[in-house]
Amino acid sequence: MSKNYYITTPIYYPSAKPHMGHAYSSIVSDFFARFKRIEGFNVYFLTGTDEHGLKIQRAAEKNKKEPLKFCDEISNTFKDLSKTLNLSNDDFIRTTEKRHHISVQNLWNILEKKGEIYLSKYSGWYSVSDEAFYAEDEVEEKNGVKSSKVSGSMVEWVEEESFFFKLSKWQNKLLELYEKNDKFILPKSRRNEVISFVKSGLKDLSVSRKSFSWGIQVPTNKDHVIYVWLDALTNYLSALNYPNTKDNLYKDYWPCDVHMIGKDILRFHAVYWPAFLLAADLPVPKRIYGHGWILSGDEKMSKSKGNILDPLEIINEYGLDPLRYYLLKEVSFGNDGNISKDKLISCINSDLANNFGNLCQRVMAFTEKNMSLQVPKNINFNEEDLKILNKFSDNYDNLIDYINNQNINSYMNFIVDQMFIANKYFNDQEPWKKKNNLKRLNSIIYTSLELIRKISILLYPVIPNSSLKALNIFNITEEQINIESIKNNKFLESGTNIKKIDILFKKVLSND
RNA sequence: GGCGGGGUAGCUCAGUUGGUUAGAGCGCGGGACUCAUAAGCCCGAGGUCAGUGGUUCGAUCCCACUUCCCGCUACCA
Repeated sequence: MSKNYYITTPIYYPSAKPHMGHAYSSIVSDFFARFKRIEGFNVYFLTGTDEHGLKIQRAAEKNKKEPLKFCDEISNTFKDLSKTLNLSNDDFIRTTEKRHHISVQNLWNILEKKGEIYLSKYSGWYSVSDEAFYAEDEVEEKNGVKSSKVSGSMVEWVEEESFFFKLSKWQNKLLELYEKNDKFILPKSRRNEVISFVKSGLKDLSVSRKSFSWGIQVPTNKDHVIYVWLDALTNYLSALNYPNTKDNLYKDYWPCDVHMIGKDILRFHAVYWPAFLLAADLPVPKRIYGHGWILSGDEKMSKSKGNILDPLEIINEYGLDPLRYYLLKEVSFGNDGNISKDKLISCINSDLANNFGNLCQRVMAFTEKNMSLQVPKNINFNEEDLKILNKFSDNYDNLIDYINNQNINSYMNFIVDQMFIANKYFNDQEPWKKKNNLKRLNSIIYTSLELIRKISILLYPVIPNSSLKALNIFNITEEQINIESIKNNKFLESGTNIKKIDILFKKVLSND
């Protein structure tokens, strides 16, 4: 089995500033990347920006800037976001980069040579104001004027020369792919949607545009710009130095283990993308995961409702790790989730401050006062100690399994359970009453320290900064973190000095 | 309209391949303790598991119907 793992976020479209949805996709992906790293995998974690298209071109004109310069600036806000979110991405790709253009044009050439792309005409009812084509049944006629049923805006019959990809040809092969690998698309409900969509019949896909110029040229016809998705999806290959299939990055990491995406772009990833790849005779990714949206209260965030929660503002006010923790733990992964300041505060206070933070604090304060900040010697675990410590080794395989199935919630539940158990253990053992029974006292403290270590390691993918702070007690550095070490009940070396710890999470006093 | 997912404690969600008292966290009420961020621990209140009917010795879980919510139903991404 290969010990390589490739995970990607969507590449973000920088026509507006980053929002919670971007942050969510990124944080979730980072969580998996970090876990697989401490599991010992060589991980390649990719994110980036999609800078193609009319919207960008227009926005640049409006700002009186060269498109590329405009993109530079706006792409940087996403690079900044990656840093703000503490993403551990190995690369950040931009579709305006030369390596990407080479990659896309190469893929195009292959598809064209194989006869998968042909020149024809695209025609339909087009609304200039909506910038969209409508099907016959989406259009109605009033007083001799055709207009869109949806928007009511006027439509006109437009015919435009366009290249087409033979998507219809791949319908059965795609269904076969979904059938053969029932986890190719997750969660399952999304998989059903895709299958029913494909079963309903695929038409060939228009994969070039003539109406604007900001994009990658069709290599064989300079009047055409390559369709955004054929362009954007290929980023996953460009970053691995495709078309150089002999490159180590490509050899090690393709096919991709998981494309982490939002449910809104599932079709492009689960239908078009594998079809392009099959047609080009390239391996398809192993999994597409379409996660839900983050809502504000029960509503979609929108300017008109004034319920937008800006990730940067949240991070400024409450810190990054609390946000990461909240999104990973409180959202039922795969479904839509919601966030509000009240819920975030409640989560910070109960889970992070009162439960885990206070656990660290009480154990460390006790160790400082009674063991002069040393890992106790002469350990003799009793049944109670072992029962609790062994939970980690007993559940090790389950934890790995959770991650491999993107079951974030079970992973988080396990951690939270251990926090409760550790606090209860410390309570029940009453070390403050055992000062005349040093042998027992030593074992209690040692066990408690081990619990903190194990929990902190599990928390590393979730809240890396806070986890590292906690592990710093034991002088464990980021490079030394290893998930397998949670199986070890005697990892800590007796007699070694441990460090004091600052308050990990401050409680938030709610005043509204 | 068609296809799919869902309606489980005040809130957010688990769960049940059908089987004795249906779970967790938060919130709420009470209690004992004091190492700790007045945290933690214990006890408790609170659910006709959307409704109706059916299959079954037995259904929250299977089937049918009803009702409500959500998603998909291609070229804006």
